[in-house]
Amino acid sequence: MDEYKSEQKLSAILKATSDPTRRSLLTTLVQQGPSRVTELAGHYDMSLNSISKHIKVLEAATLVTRKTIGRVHLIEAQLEPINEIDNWFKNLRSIWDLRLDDLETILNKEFSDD
Amino acid sequence: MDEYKSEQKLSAILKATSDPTRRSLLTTLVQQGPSRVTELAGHYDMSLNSISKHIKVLEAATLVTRKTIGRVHLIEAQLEPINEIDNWFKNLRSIWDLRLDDLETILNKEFSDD
DNA sequence: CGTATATTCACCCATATGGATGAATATAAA
DNA sequence: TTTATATTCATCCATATGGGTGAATATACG
Repeated sequence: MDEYKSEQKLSAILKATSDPTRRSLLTTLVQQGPSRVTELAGHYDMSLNSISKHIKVLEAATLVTRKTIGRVHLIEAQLEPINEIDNWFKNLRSIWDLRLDDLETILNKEFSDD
Repeated sequence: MDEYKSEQKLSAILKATSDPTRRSLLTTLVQQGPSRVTELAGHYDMSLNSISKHIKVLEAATLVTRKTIGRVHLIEAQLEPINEIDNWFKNLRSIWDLRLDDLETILNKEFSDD
């Protein structure tokens, strides 16, 4: 996947998970396993349609998949994409550590006796 | 911190990092260390004001702090809050593993010989 | 003091977002 | 075939968001 697409995907994942209702949906799905849209909506004081939209956002971010069996849509959580967040963070931290190492090197040179 | 506040903070962190410009700002700050607003804005084809606003979003999410020295504002990255994302994900994964364990237990009982 | 610099504040604008409702579609069931 | 159920589609609405511009504020400098 090219850099731009990958950045876009990360944005989608982060944005999708930034909504409390959607995080809650993911948790419920992980707890219960694949669930129907109506069943999921039952947990919330919110219209079925709104939940349906939230599910579509999660789906667009590849955080859930859908298996349609007749008129029932089974929604299933996918955790792998969240690793992309993890990778981004790990990268950020490694850059951080790198800079601190550089600073240390500089300080050591500055104050060394040779 | 109570559960509701903590949820809100996580939402803020995820939303703040969901924007590519803000992720880029964080990366730059981690690479360069504390930087001035104008200096940061110089990296982007975007008005100083817009960058200033992005910084305020990061600040509200506690992802950067600000040290004002005279008319200069030094912005510094803070990586610790990102751990909250990590914790959320770890929790989600543990719930996932728990369910799979339960499933396995059920299957073992179902097909055991006793 | 007057001027230049660094940054935010106050608006404006177009678009996105999260919610709602009612209609449409597709499938199951009687 | 008629009816009920599961879900999405099409709209609508209020608010948030990301961008811009010009004015205001605060500080540094000549």
